[in-house]
Amino acid sequence: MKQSENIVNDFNIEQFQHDLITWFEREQRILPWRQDQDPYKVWVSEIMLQQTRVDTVIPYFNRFVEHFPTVESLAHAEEDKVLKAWEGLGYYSRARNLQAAVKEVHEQYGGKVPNTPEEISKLKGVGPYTTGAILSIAYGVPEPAVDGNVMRVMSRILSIWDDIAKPKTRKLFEEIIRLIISKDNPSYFNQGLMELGATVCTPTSPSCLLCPVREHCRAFEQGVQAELPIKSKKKPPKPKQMAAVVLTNEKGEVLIHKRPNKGLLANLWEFPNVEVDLSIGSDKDQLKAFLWTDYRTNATLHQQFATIQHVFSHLVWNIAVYEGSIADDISESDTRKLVSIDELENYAFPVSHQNILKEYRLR
DNA sequence: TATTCGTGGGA
DNA sequence: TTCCCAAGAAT
Repeated sequence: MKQSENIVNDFNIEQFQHDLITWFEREQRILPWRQDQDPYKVWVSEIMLQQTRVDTVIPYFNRFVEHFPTVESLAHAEEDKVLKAWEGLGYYSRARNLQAAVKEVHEQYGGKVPNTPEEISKLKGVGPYTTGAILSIAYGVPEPAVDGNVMRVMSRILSIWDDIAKPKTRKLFEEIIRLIISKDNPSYFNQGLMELGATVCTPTSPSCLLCPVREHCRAFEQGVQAELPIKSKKKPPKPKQMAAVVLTNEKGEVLIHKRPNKGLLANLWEFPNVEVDLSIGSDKDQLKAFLWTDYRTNATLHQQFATIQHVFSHLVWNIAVYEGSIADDISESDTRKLVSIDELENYAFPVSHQNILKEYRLR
């Protein structure tokens, strides 16, 4: 017998489905993406919600669907506009992958979001979770949508002690959900599990006394709900020393640079900056050398006016920020522009460089 | 499989 | 303050 079948053996599936779904019908939060089942809007919401809290997503979602209400409108939008709408939300590849996938849907599927696992999961940025979420919520197809909530909730309910940080564990939960998902209402079943994880079966101090499926919960029965799920820790981010400059010409325009189209903060704009090694020399000298090699400009660097720390998931930037001026001309290009201070708001910056601009205005 | 991809909020 | 995280996917 498979592990998943063994785990679900003796579990009252039908009663659990009923208790979960009726609770969700009764208690679900009113959220912008729950106003209808438009597959495009379900899709957008699911991409935004990846690794991101509901309260953070709400204003972004509302603005995004206002700017880009349909598959066609997003397919035809300029990427810079899409990134600007995503500015501050993080994981910016989500935005570019979403637009690439929407173009695919526009061109290959006549603008209609496909409704099979095979077709949906081929779209850029759409993995196993999002495939199941779109299929179940928008089309009522009984596919598992296993996210962090589902793994936490089900590890408690079924007393599963596998490490949910391991990729293999997600597959176990997918097998389990396939065995217990409601065929009548897969949308509310999947959403109910996630809603339960977000509002009741929380990571710390779950509200078991308010739980609609408490009588199904093996962890509660054994009093071990606080010990589940098992989740191994991630390694701490590594620090990087950076130097950046707000560089102005005689007209008061500021030099900005577009990041490469791959990797960290891809295709976002930034102030000229470079990683420095303080054991070699001063950050100011290394910044000046960088401006010469990369921009062929002989800049004059003035005083450092800020130090900015920015924490990512896997690294920490410590940025020394200088004020500078250029006397000679710099040729502009697609990735290099001289912009007046007021025009900067039209470009998408990572939060770290938004903070550089804030400090510059306050200096 | 483990690492790379952001950000802001909460314990 | 420090840590962990929150509706994951790509590589």
